[in-house]
Amino acid sequence: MRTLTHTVAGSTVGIHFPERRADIDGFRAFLAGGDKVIAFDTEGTGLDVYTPGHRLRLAQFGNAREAWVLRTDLFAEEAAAALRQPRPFVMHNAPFDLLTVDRHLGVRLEDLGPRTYDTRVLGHLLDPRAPQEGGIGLSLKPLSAVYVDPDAPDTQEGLTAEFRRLGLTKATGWAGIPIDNETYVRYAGLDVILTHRLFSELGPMVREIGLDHLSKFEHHLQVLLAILQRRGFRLDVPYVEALRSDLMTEAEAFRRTARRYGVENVNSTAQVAAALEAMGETLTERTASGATKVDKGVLLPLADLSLGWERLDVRTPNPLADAVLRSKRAEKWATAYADAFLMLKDADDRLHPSIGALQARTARMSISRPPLQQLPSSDWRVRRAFVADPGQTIIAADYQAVEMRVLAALADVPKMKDAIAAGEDLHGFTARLIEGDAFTKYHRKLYKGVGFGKVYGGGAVTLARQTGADLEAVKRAIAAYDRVYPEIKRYSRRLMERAEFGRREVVTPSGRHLPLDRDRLYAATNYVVQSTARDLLAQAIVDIFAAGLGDHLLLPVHDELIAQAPTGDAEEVIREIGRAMESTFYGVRIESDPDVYGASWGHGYGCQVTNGSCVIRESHPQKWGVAHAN
DNA sequence: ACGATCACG
DNA sequence: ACGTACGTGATCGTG
Repeated sequence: MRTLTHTVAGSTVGIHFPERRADIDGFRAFLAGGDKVIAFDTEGTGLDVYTPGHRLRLAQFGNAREAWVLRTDLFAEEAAAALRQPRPFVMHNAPFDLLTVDRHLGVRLEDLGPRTYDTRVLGHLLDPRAPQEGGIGLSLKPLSAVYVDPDAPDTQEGLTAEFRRLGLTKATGWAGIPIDNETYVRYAGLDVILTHRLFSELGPMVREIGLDHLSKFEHHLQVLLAILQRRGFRLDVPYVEALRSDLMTEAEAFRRTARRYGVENVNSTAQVAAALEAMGETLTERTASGATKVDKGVLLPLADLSLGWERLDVRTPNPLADAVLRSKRAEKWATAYADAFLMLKDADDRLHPSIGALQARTARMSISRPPLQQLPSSDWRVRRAFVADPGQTIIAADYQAVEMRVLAALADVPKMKDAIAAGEDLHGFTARLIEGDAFTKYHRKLYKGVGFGKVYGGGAVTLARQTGADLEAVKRAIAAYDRVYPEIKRYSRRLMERAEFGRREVVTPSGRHLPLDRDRLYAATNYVVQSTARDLLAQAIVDIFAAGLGDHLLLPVHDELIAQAPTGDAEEVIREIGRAMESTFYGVRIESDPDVYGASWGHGYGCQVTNGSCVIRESHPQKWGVAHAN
């Protein structure tokens, strides 16, 4: 057996690396040593646990003073047996390791998950900010540097350097580094020692600020979301391959057009700006750093297209602007979506995106590899790639105007609460309240925009720019809005004052503390509203599992849940899921809309059924009717 | 590494 | 006194 030593916070720690059977006695003695909680971590060949060829290489156990780094090619059963002991473990970013051992060691998520603590969750509850936002961040290294040892090694960075020294890269290093490389073993061991020490610090801090209850909730929730990640979502591979090929062809055709106007690379904003100006267009908008702006907002009007890509018929379309827009969109969809889907699929053609249960500063969830919360919604072609399991149908339920309802509840806005209770369309109600019975669609859109402005903390100028409405009209609308709903402004001011004179944070109804930036106190309202809406969906997920409906769930998307059910039961199941999502929050009904989509996710976005499936080469309309036209 | 861009709620 | 659009993930070009 090899043993390495290291210094952590002034004391010497040992890292044991068993090489033969007999060395395992020491590991067993360690397990029997009376530690209440043992830290655990894994090292594998990459981040994507479900892609073919992924392997687990190391399984590490440790306490504050020693680590045991087990090679899983030799000691997989020993590691699995240790994890199956009915005792608590602590991990940093537990869902990743839980899914890894579920897949590779046969230690079930349902068994280990409920007795696992996660130092990342504790770190988020104490301060959710990323380093760029003035926080510590949620990685093991910075948290350890603050709470354990300022000189704690950056094991990730150290390993990257070792990869380079060996002629490996970040992409090849995790699989290619020799399993007994000293730096690799040392850092693998240090990670569990740091995690254990971090837990000893953060656990009591979370308890002291009264967040044990929230911590328990988040630990439970993230295991449920890990179950969704393990389940994955079935991919229609032949469809994606055809889609990819079509998009690539489309992108190439428009790139050729752009080249005729002197643009070699449509992704170069400098080239596009220069070529457009050479064609006689005047470009006035600038980016934050002073470059000429040529984003979608600038190019669409030049191509005589609305924000929804419909012909405006107000000018002669600029063919270069049109070609740049179309080639970039086709290329983005081909690479960011179709390619990524094919890269990340498992051997059974399923995708297992990483679901961050507690991610954003507001605790919003995120989905990555691939980013399934960000698929195009104005066109069904990308979502069509995801299909229900055989015999099942895709279903979904989304909250109706959840952020406005949360705002009405928290700010206690009587007129809004009455309108919600009466089942009124909220934006139409506001339009009638201000403009009288003669209000028009334009008014509804205007006041809907003002409502969003309230939720986001935006002002008249931004709102006018976003909606394209006249600035003076927007100013008048905001003033009228404040007259009929004075409680919203009062609520926002109160939050800002409290943040200015007390702690610079807002506290949500769930007890979550959200730090505010010194010069952006106005974001307080948005943080509480966004975070509370997230907590409502999180509670719904917990309730759906408790009601025995968890097997149906596929994905959370901010204010909706995507699921599947046997085709004959689809309507009934989504009604039940929808009911489980509903609640009364501060006297305000939080309601959901259940919907049966069809064979694919795209069927909820206007995919036309032809012989039982959507056909990508068919032309499709720009608008999908009322269901998603808001 | 960072800015610009674009996809979503 | 006034006004401030919120939160993500991913790719690409540039230096």
